[in-house]
Amino acid sequence: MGKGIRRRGLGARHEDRRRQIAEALLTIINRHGLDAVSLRDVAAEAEVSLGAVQHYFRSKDEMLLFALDYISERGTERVQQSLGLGGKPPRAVLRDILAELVPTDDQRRAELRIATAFTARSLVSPKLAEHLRAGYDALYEVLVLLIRHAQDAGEVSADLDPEQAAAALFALADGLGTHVLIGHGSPETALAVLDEHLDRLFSTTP
Amino acid sequence: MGKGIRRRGLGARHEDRRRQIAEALLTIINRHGLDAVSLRDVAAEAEVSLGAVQHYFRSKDEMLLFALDYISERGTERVQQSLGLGGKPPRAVLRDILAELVPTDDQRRAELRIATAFTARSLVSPKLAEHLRAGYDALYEVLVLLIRHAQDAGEVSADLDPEQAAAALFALADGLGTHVLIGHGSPETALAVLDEHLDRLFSTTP
DNA sequence: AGTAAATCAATACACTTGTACGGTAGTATC
DNA sequence: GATACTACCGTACAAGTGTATTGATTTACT
Repeated sequence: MGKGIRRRGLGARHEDRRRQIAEALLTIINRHGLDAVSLRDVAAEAEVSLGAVQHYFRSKDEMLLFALDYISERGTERVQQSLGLGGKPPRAVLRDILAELVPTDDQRRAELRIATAFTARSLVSPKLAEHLRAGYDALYEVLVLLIRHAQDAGEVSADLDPEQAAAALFALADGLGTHVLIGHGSPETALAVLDEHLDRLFSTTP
Repeated sequence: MGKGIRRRGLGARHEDRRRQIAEALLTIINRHGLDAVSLRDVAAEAEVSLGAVQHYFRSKDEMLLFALDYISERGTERVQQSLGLGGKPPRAVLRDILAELVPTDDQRRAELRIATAFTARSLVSPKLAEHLRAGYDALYEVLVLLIRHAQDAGEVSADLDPEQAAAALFALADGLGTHVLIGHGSPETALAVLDEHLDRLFSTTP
C-alpha cells in the first residue's frame, strides 16, 4: 500500500483533519469571500493553531484546491443520491439536480456563493480552473445521460440533440442561480422558469 | 452649478483622468483578477504615480465602484447603439444583446472576465452588489420591452409572459457565457444553443 | 525502552498592503 | 500679486500576509 491512507495508528485522522480545516475555510469564503481568506483566519475558525493548518497543507494554494475538490465531491454525492435511490423518472431527477443550482435555502445559498467565488478565481488560476471544469463536465455528462434516458422512454422528442439540450438546461439553471444570488429575481420565479423550460423539453407533441 | 463638472480651467480633465485610471484597473482585473489589484499596480499600469491615483480616488473601494459603473456604462452604450440605430427587427436586436454575453472575441472575453470578478465580489460587498444589480435590472427591462414589441408585431406568441421569457433568456445567455469563459463548451455551441432558444421563442405556431 | 513519525505550537521574516501626510508646482480668480 | 484650488510626488507607517524554522509532545510499533 505504501502511500495509501492510514486507517490505523498515527496519521489515521489525517484526512478527517484536512476536511475539518477545509470546512472552516469554506465558512470563511461564504462569509467574506475568497480573497479575504487568510491562513490565520482559517486556523481561528477551525480552532486550531496556524502551525496546525500549515502541517496539513503545504501551501495556501493546496488548501484551496483541496477545498474545491471537497465541496465538489459533496455536490457529486448529492447528485448520486438523487440518481441512485428509487426508480424516479428522469424528469424528476433532472429537476432535482438543476434545482440544486438555485439558492432556495441557506445551505444551497452558501454552497453557491462559494462556488461563485471559486469560479471567479478559476479565471486567473489554471489549476483551479482544471478542477472546476472537471466538476462541470461530470455534471454535464449526467445531464446528457438523463436526457437520453428520457428520449428512450419516449418522454422527450427523439429529434432533439441531447448534448445541446443538456448544455441549455445547465446554463439556464446556472444563470438563474447566479441571478438569484446577486438579488436579481427570487428563487420562486427562477424555479418557475426552470419548470417551464422542462415542460417544453418534455412535450412530445410539438 | 457649484459642484458640477468643470468644463474649463483646473479640474477640466478630472473625469477623463479618472476614466484613464479605471481603464488601467480593468486591465489588471482582466489579467490577474480583482483580488490581485493593488493601488501601486494600477498606478504602474496607468503610468502615473501612486499619489496621483490617490488624488483621483479617495479610497480603493471608491475606485472599484467607479470602475464598475464605468464598464457598466460602456455596456449600456453598446446596447443603446444596437437598439437605436436602424429599424432592426426585435429578434435581431435581442440576439445582438444576448450574444454580447458570450465571449466570442478577446474584447468581450475581457469584459466578461471582469464582470465575473465583480459579480463574485458583489456577494460580499453590498455597495458593489447594489451597483451591479442596477445594471442587471436595466438590461432586464430592455429585454422585457423587446419581447413585448415582438409580441405586438405578432412574432412572438401573445400567451407568453414577457417577464418570464426575459428572465429565461437573460439567465441562459449569462450561464452560457460563464460556461464558455471557464472553458466548458465553445462560443459556437453556446451561440447555437442561444439561437435555438430564440427559434423556439419566435415560433408563432406551437 | 527505544525509535521514528505525526502533530502541533510559537516565533521570526521578508513582503505587500491601503492610507496618511507633507511638500511643491502650476493655474485661475480677484 | 495675493489667494485658493488643483494636481500631483515621495515617503512613511502600521497592519497583515504566506511561509520557514525550530522545538516540544504525543503516538505507535519493534
